[in-house]
Amino acid sequence: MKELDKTFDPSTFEMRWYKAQEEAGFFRPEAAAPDAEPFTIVIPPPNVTGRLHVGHALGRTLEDVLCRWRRMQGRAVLWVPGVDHAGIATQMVVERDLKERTGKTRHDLGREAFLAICREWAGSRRGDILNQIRRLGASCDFTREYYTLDETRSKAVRHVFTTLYKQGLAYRAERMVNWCPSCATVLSDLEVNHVETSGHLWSIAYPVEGGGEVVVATTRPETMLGDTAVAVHPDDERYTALVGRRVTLPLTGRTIPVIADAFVDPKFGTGVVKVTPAHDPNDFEAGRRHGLELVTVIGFDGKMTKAAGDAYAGLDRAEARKKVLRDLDAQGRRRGEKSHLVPLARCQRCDTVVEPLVSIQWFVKIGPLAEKAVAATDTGETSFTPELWKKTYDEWMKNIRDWCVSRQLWWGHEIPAWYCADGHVNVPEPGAGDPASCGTCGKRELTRDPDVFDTWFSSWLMPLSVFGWPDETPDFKRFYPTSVLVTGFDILFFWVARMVMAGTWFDGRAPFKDVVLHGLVRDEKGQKMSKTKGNVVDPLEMCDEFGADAVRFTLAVLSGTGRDLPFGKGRVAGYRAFATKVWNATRFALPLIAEGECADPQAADFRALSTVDRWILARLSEAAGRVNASLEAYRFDEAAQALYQFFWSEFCDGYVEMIKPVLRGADVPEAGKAKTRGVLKRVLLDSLALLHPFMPFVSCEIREALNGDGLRLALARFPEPRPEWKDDAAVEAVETLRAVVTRVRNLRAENGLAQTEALAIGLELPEGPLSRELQRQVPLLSHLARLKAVKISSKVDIAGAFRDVVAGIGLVVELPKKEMSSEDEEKIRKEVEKLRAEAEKIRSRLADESFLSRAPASVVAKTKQQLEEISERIVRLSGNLVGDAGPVSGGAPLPPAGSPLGSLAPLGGRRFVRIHNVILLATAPSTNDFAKIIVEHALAESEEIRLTVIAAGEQTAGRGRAGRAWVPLPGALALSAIVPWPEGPGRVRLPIETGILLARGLSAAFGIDVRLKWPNDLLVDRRKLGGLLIEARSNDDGEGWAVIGIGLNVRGTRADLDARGLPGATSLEACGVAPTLLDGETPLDEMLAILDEGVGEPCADPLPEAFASVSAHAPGDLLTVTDGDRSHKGAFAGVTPEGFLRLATEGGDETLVSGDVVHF
RNA sequence: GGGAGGUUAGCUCAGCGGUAGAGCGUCUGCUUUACACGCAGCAGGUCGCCGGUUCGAUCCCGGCACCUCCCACCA
Repeated sequence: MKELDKTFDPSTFEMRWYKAQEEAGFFRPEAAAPDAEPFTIVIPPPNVTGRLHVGHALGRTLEDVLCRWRRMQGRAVLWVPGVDHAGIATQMVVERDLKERTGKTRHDLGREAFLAICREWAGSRRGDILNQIRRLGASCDFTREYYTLDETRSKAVRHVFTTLYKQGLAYRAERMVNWCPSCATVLSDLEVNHVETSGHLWSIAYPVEGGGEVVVATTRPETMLGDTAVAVHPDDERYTALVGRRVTLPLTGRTIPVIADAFVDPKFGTGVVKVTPAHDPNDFEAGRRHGLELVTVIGFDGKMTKAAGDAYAGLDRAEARKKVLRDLDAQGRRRGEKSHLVPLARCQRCDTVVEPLVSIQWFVKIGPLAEKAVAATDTGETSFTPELWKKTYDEWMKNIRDWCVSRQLWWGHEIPAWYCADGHVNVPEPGAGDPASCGTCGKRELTRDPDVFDTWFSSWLMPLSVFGWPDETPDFKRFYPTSVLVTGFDILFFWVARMVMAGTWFDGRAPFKDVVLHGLVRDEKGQKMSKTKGNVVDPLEMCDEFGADAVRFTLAVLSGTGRDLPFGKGRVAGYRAFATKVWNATRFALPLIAEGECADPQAADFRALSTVDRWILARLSEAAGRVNASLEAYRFDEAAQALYQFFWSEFCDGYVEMIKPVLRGADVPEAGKAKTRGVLKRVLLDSLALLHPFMPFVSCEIREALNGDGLRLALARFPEPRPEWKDDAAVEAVETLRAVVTRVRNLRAENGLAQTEALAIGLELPEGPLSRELQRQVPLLSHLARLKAVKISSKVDIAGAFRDVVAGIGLVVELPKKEMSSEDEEKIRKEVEKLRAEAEKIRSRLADESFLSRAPASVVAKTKQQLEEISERIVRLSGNLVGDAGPVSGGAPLPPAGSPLGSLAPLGGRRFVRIHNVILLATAPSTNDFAKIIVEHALAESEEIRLTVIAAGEQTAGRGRAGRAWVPLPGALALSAIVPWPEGPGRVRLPIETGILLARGLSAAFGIDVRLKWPNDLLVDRRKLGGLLIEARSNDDGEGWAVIGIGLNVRGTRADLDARGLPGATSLEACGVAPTLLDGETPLDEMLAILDEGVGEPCADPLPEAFASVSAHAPGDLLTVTDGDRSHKGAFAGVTPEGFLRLATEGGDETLVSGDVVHF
């Protein structure tokens, strides 16, 4: 086992590994098993003159990730690299260089000499760009390198052209084309950019023969010299009389006809348009329709021709425009001008304004090819990622126009067409040689077409020609069609669409299965990179500074969902940190692994491993699953992020920290250490394998140090998820443990305690596998969170401890005595408020009948659980605010003697409530509001105890803590007692006496048998008539008050209730009592009197019996009680005076609970 | 003129009908013997605006605003 350098320096090993892999032949498909399924990518050929830019770097990185990943899966990967001869681009560069060096033009040299220079130039550059691709780590098979201008590719180009000619799809025609005067060649529509530019719309008066004038509007006055007509719309009544007459063309004196044609928009300008068939595509068409003459006034050099007249000939287009305007002015022909936005056509390469000119060119009739190409994507033979590009592709294909394929250049594939002196066209049959004589007239003197093909006319054949097509080579048979094409959407039309056409047309099969379009690389701020802005980032410099691995990883992470990616130094530096992290993690592991035997978990019994070991293996397996699935979907960003997250957060921050005490512990048995060492090594090995497609160099370097097999990593098995490593229990335990550690650390930080200060904590959770597991992990937990004691039980009593809920379990932390600062208190208060609001939201959702009935049961259950968790947190957090006296989970003590409550009707230490006052309210939307209103009222009025009767629009008293009404019935009733509650807000309980008395009072008042389902409900015939509640509040002075209340359903027949989906409820009306409320004649006074009597009367019976007389529970009843967090099951064993239900649980223990009885 | 995409934390971006996420940055503690390219922790969001559908909308539908980009021969 080697050692790793303390400093991580990628430059020391990156190219070494690349060379080793290439020389080992790993990049050839032959490295895989002979029968392996092929995986093929053809590199989009970079320009031979170019230097690798970030766009290339992105594409090559993504391709390489796919190739390396598939290679590790055992596929026969063939990634074919190549270079494009780049017609215009190269020719221009060479010409510029020639001019600089010798002052000569290509015409001075002559064709052959110039081409020789081009060939030499391209030859000397070709290696550069390929080496730059190597620098990036691209695992291409360089033994199969192609060049778009080599013999094999030339053969394909010739074959395709001659075939198209034979099929009648290649034709030569005189058309209006895009001409770039600067490049001196025709351009295809795609090579022209339309840029909205502010220009002018000039009005010019043309005199009409026989008197009068007609005013035309134009944006290009200089072309008027070539006008051969003036046109109006046939239905334009203003000009009907003009049609057929002639006008005089100013500056030339020629007369031209006025024609009527529907292409004229009567609403634009004056409704009259000058027609210049030689210089405007629209006019060209109109000219054809009307048999107009072509007068070419602008030449191929962008200067005015003789036909423009002696005064203008030789002038540049722009100069001519100025002069024409001046001259028109002089003749008094100008009729005004206004500013106007014109979409100016500019040459994509040199930005020169493109001139529409008529010339003879070669075209390909592309419609039939497009149809087949669309069909291939419609059937899914080829699919796009992201899918939305299909739309753009379809749209373009639908409106496609014939492709002008000839270029007036020297550098490129020569067009295989020959002409005789009579102009007969000779294109050989596919496969035939050059013609010796004219096929039409037999003349022996033939001239070859001087033009060459558009560069894309060779590029579009790439997936075919790289394998030697049209020959049926073994490579072609094995590797065509290719698997995937990765490229930027900027060449979707130029290249991708055309390749699909070529493939489907000439072979019948689309050239690739998937097309992955990535976004444009921009600078860190999201701006387009440009030389003028000076924000161009050179990927090679980045590789030198941070390592190719970091560059690749950055690009992969940023590649996102096809949007632009903001790339820059800062980000690369950030991901280099990840490479460093991997490096350092291994530096940590190496000596520990070397210490002894490593038991590889692949062979070992998984169940025999420690929980922490099983956890990290389960996580590793999941990470492998995510990486594979993401790559399968071409989501490079997801895959890279999954790796980053797993390795850094889980492995380094989690696992490594957790095994330190194991591997370094003096008292840990060697067998245990060997297992953990094995797991540590396994996770590292697999992580490096997962990482290899993204970071092929550092992964090899580390693997070499760790396992001595750095080179073989490129062909190692790519990790897959392992079902046998799935372990939800271990995951839950470790996640819980980590959450507890975090919370403890956070409490330390919040309370200003040193991180080294040891604390005692308790974990509250029911007895079960999780609690037993946590018990086992106490040493680890203590180590990580620096604890001196950990108690685990269903209830932990640590006086004055801080309480919270973490990961669903109760956390009790003993914090050193110190006054809680008002800040801390405020923070908790804020948190509690937030939770309360949240809880309130959830409660109202749960109270919503339509939610309960329409939402899926799982969502309802989840919502309930959420509420319980939040409620528990509220209780625990707010408990921290009241210090030692806080009624956190111990229930509320009875009001102390001496309080106003305590002074009433004492009997045997029990306290009773006296009715004092009556308030009528209209409605209260929730218990909270209800309590608030009452408390505020009470505080304002006096400090006397009150029993408040509220006739609400809705029944408002439900569960003690739950708040909202449980039955939204109109005409419900609530009765409440307000008592001082010195302990302040918190969890308080309804003393059992109150419940008993209220139940008795009700029974007496209405003559019905009201029973208690303690502690929350009042029942009649086992149906819910109402509920009991208690809420504690405090005013600003800190005085506490509690509301003890009872809510009753008053109105509603049994049928009503059933119709509302409340078969478990009843009302006074349904019980035959039918009091009227809220309309003046209420029996409230009467009822209150009876209640008053009942409440005021001493309770003579011992409590249990008193309770039994009104209770709905019998001893031994099996109850399920929810206390806001968990359910408790047990046999009913009575009620304590404080109001707790005593439940006998399975284990024979007795639990005291307070909560809602949900089943009995 | 037609079409597409975007608008979510300070920045760059994921996400997506059921309690808002990451990385970076900011802030607060830490020379804890793998790592200061680090460790630990906190803070930070009416998910552009207005309607609609839905039990429930950041997410689906419609409209609006602003920003990109592509396509296009109206002088």
